[in-house]
Amino acid sequence: MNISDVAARAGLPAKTIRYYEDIGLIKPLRDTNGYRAFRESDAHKLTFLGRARALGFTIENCRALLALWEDKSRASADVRAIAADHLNEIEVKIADLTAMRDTLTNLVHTCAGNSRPDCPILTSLGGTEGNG
Amino acid sequence: MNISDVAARAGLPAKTIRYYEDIGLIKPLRDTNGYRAFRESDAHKLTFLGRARALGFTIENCRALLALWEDKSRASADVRAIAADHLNEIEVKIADLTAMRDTLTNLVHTCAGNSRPDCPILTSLGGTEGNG
DNA sequence: GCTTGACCTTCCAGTGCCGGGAACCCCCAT
DNA sequence: ATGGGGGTTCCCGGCACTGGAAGGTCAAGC
Repeated sequence: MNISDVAARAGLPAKTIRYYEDIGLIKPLRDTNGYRAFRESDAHKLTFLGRARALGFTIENCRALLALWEDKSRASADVRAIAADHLNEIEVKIADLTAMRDTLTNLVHTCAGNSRPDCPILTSLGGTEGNG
Repeated sequence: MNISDVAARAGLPAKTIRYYEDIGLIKPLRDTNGYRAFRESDAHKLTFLGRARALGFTIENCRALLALWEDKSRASADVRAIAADHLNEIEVKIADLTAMRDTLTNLVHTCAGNSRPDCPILTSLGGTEGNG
């Protein structure tokens, strides 16, 4: 399999796959012409990586998960720990974004959005006093 | 005012303030010794920037908002448009993260998290078949 | 006057995760 | 021979900083 075939199968850009090889996530063989020669196992790994990335795991977490995936004697607790940590981080991000959203929603609703300069958004950003 | 004073007032690291000067968000004066000499107006701008960044606005949006803030003849509609766009992006991010969270929550709950290798998290990432 | 230490300066490199594009090679069809 | 569509490497850019090195400046203490 050439890179574009495996890219289509894994749903990843070829650039990303080259990058993943660069950082050692996959190690495809090489044809005599220098082209990468992907095995089925490489395609499976890339699919795995694509799904893990889509769930927001960092590359380093993906590396760890991939290693556990390949380790038949893994403990599922190790996998779950990584996922649970990541879940926590996501929840923190959601909380941060939700706070931003609430503030912004208020501001956007209180701003007339017309041709006059009075704007509670700028007033809020500008500090307790007016602006300077 | 030296950089550490204004940093304390705006709640931003000195590094960040130098960076903001680099990219033209602020233009502090210079003392004869080469130190940056911040005016009150610089401190106000930095406070503004800190708050806008805390709401997740990109630097370029901050630049635009700052320009509007300084423009006494602005239309509040322009401010609101920027804020509303940003709000949309935040809502998209929240939706993405929420989907990730829901998937992860399910996976984490269905994984026993013990010393045995069976793991629905890996099964889910690994594709329809087992792994290879 | 000299040292100490906190503060300031500039510049360079790195972060995470690729995307864009140059410059070049390889292979197949015409 | 030529054209087009693969592939390859390499380097830069982008977001918004952050860390660190190497060195100038200032106020205080001895």
